[in-house]
Amino acid sequence: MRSSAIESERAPSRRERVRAATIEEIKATAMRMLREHGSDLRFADIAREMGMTAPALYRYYADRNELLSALMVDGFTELSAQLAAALDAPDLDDFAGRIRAAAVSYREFARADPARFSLLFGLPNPGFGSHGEHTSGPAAGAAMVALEQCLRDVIDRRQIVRPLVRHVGPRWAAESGIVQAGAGARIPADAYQSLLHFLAAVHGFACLENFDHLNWISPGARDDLFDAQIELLIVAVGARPPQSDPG
Amino acid sequence: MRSSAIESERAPSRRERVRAATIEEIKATAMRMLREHGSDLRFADIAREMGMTAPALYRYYADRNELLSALMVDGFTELSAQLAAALDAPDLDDFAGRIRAAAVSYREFARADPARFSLLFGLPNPGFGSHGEHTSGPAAGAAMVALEQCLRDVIDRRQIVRPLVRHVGPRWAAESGIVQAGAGARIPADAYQSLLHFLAAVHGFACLENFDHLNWISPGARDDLFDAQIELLIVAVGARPPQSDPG
DNA sequence: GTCTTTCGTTATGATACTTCACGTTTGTGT
DNA sequence: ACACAAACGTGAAGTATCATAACGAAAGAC
Repeated sequence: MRSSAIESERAPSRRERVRAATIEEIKATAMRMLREHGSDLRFADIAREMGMTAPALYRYYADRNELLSALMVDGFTELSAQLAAALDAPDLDDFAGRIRAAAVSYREFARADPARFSLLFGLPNPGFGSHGEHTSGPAAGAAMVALEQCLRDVIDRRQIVRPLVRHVGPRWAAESGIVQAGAGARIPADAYQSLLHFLAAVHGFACLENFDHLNWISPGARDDLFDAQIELLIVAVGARPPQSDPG
Repeated sequence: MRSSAIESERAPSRRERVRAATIEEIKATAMRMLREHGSDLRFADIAREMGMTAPALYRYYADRNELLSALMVDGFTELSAQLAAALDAPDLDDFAGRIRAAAVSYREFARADPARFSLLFGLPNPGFGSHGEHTSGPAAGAAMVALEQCLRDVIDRRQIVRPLVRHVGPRWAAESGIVQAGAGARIPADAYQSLLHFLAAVHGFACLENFDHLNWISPGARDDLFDAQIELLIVAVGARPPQSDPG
């Protein structure tokens, strides 16, 4: 029973190891090609780069889209890990600092690898309908889990987390509990809502910047703009009272 | 001289008219195909739909990307027009109302035609570098012009427009005037900045929703969430003081 | 030491973009 | 009205890529 029925934790045989390594190499090569040649990923290119021929790749991925899916899963995983790391600040009481770190981390994730960000949040690819479980689950799910974790920490520490605007609609109020049930979190509907505002705002900025819709603003000014937006979001989320900004 | 050197405003000859009509039909058909068959736009499909063959389209567009560019230009134009219309509210003194209308309009633009929104703000297409004048200029430019118009109206009317957070970085402060010079607007740097926060937040929500990253939230709850975000942005932009939301 | 599975290659088919050469239609000038 | 020129559309052809199929080679299992 220890080794047959459940295959989750068997000793990785040699074949499995080399296959896994090949898969990793394929993904790494594919990501590199994406970075270099834009979103038109050619199977032949990947294969040639690896010293193989194109049909060989079909032993590992049934489809071009399947490879892209795998890359997306990896990307979302890394994004959520990076977010979680940013939120897991040395000083857990510094809610504002953690929020700031998360925002910066999200933006940096996009800037460090625009191709990957485009892969995750742009139009996936021809023949890759924007609907389906590929895009959504890992994305919002992982990010939300990390953010929820942060907020729950704050609540546990009895820090005041009172969102600036507590306009909670009835349908959201009803859904908030349901949505959270999966993650095991229990957060006031208004606070949870403000986290999504945070996510939307940061994501929006990252998208605009990544997809080159802010190129009319110099990089330095963009940085300032983003900093200011973070400050606004810190206030909006309730990590700092509005008066703290003198006027 | 009347008909040779400058061709901008000649009487549209018959040929030109029928050609323009054909171009319009091509674009309309292409958009329909985009809506129906996702982002994999086939030239042959468009042609067959129009009772032609594929090579004929090359008389009108040198390239598949050129057609997509044209569709993008149209889309951005329509988006900016829609935004401007929303901001041009019956009651010009109702700044909060105009902001709300703009936000709703932006989201509705996305929801009314997800394919078009994806075309504009997703990765355009393979071989369509995310840099270049295609994406940026019309997009941010047009949206910003409309929003600036709104803010300038408000300022002219001596309405208080004091953004909630006035954390203005030096580089943004320096650039704000430069950027605005083109549009002929003259708006305080912090107010202008808050407009971009508004744009980023609304755009972020629209993107998340359009690209299916919020499908774990029911449509009704999403509406509530968006409403709440609008209220937050109204406060952030300074169209309403924070206290107005009781707590 | 054979036997099976996995892996990679060459060859092949299918599809779509794009160009080319040619005939046809349409508008123009005389 | 008639010849001419430009624009337009079609079928054939070239190229590139995805994807499959059939075959041979290598590696591990018993």
